[in-house]
Amino acid sequence: MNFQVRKQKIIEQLEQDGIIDVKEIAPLLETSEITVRRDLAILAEQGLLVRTHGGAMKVSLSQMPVSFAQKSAVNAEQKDEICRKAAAQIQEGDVVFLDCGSTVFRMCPFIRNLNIKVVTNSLPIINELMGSSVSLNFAGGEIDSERQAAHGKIAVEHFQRYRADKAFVGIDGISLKNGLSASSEKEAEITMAVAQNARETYFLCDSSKLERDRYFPFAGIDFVKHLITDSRASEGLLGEYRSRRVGMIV
Amino acid sequence: MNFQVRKQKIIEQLEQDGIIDVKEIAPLLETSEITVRRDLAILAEQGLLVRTHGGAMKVSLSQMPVSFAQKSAVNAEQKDEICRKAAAQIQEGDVVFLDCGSTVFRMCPFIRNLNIKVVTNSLPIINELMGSSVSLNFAGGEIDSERQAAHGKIAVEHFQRYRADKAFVGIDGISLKNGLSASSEKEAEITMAVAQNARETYFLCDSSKLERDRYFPFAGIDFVKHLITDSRASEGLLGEYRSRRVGMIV
DNA sequence: TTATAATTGATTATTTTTGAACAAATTTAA
DNA sequence: TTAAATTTGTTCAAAAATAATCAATTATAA
Repeated sequence: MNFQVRKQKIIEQLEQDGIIDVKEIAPLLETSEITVRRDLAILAEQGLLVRTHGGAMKVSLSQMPVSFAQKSAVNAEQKDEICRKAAAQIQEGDVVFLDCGSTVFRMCPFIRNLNIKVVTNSLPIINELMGSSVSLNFAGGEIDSERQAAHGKIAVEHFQRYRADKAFVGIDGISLKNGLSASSEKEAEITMAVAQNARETYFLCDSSKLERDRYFPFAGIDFVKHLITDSRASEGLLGEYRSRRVGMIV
Repeated sequence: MNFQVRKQKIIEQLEQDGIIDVKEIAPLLETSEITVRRDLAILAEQGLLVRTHGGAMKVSLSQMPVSFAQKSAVNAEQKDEICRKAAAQIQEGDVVFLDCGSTVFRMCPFIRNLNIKVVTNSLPIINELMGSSVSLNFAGGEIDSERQAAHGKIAVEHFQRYRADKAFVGIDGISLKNGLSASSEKEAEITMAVAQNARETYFLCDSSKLERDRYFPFAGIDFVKHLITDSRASEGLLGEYRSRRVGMIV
């Protein structure tokens, strides 16, 4: 039995049971355990399954409960650097919009002792700032359980009812050519509502996302007045952005 | 059974019951208690649960301020009895308003597998039902950190935008003479908004609160069409309520 | 055919996971 | 409050799984 056939059978079994065991499947494939392991390593590399100690499991099962906390831990150091700078822009008494991105979420520890008013559509932010000195206002509407945030018409209208001194928005992609882009229309919708009803909008974006486009472009680069990024961004790039009148805070 | 599978089962159980016990779950996972503890430690590290002495609990439960958790535990048995009956009134496909009381909160386990739409101003309810089969809609507005809920004009207007099949409202006090009464105006305001925009409103009230008045009366007894209470309520009292055309569900 | 490359299996060393024992800490009961 | 019981952290050893290395087999191409 060659690799292709074994691959077939492994995937098949995985679809059926969700998990497989090296010891169990080796005789079924008429091969040794070490070969099975090698097969699994290859399939894991291709993203077709997730290795476990002693076997493998379906991708969907392994990723099921990815907590917000974990997502927010990706590139944690850069994000903290950005968030410290973002928080420094806020003054006591400000009314602040915060969007629902994982970067913005990390601003919480830096602002929880300020006497400000926060309007947000992010449940993790509300939970995090509950009981702090920040006065909270949640933008209601349909809840997206994946992003743990409200979205849609109602949420947009909620932001439009208020005027904020400052808004802080995480962005998925930005480039000189195509401006701002998002991974979903819903995100873009909220971003625009937030930005248009704040006196100053600060876009947060770690350096890895500079000059990267997402599938849904929704605003030109001229729309961006303040961009906060981390110190890993190249000097040349920063200069180019500045020449387009983007205020860079690095 | 390897770690990945155990992790699955632990999270599953946690979603279902809210808490788990090391002693109870160890045999279910076909492993020793020490291994379960190690698993829990890892999952706690990842923020997927919160460790307790002897087991673990859902993050959402632990984040509740003491006041709410304690309140929700007072008269727990009666409240569960009431909530089971309340949940039995709900049908698949219903749009349901839930208010922010600690009694109503306890309905969550009984409805999390229903295909319904829930509109609420309670953060604990949102956190509890997140990821369930219930479609969620949060009534936004100013957040009251003590009650962990939105209140005020915006929240009221939010409820007014929708029409629900059923509303479930906890009440602090009710009496034949003075009707419904609340401990605060804000609560009464939300209660009225919810009740007036639902086809049927069910008032939840454990028997200890019958014939007890609070400082702010806000609606006559005629306003109450359905009252759900526990079996400790005296027969005579129930009869009196029924004679005032209050539909009693005991 | 012969040389080369790819695949497989066996062996051994290393890593990971698990369970047991016991002291320390925490909770519960008196 | 103190004493008893429970739970936990820590250390160590056993077991299981894996990676690494090398030899054997099979397939491929000149």
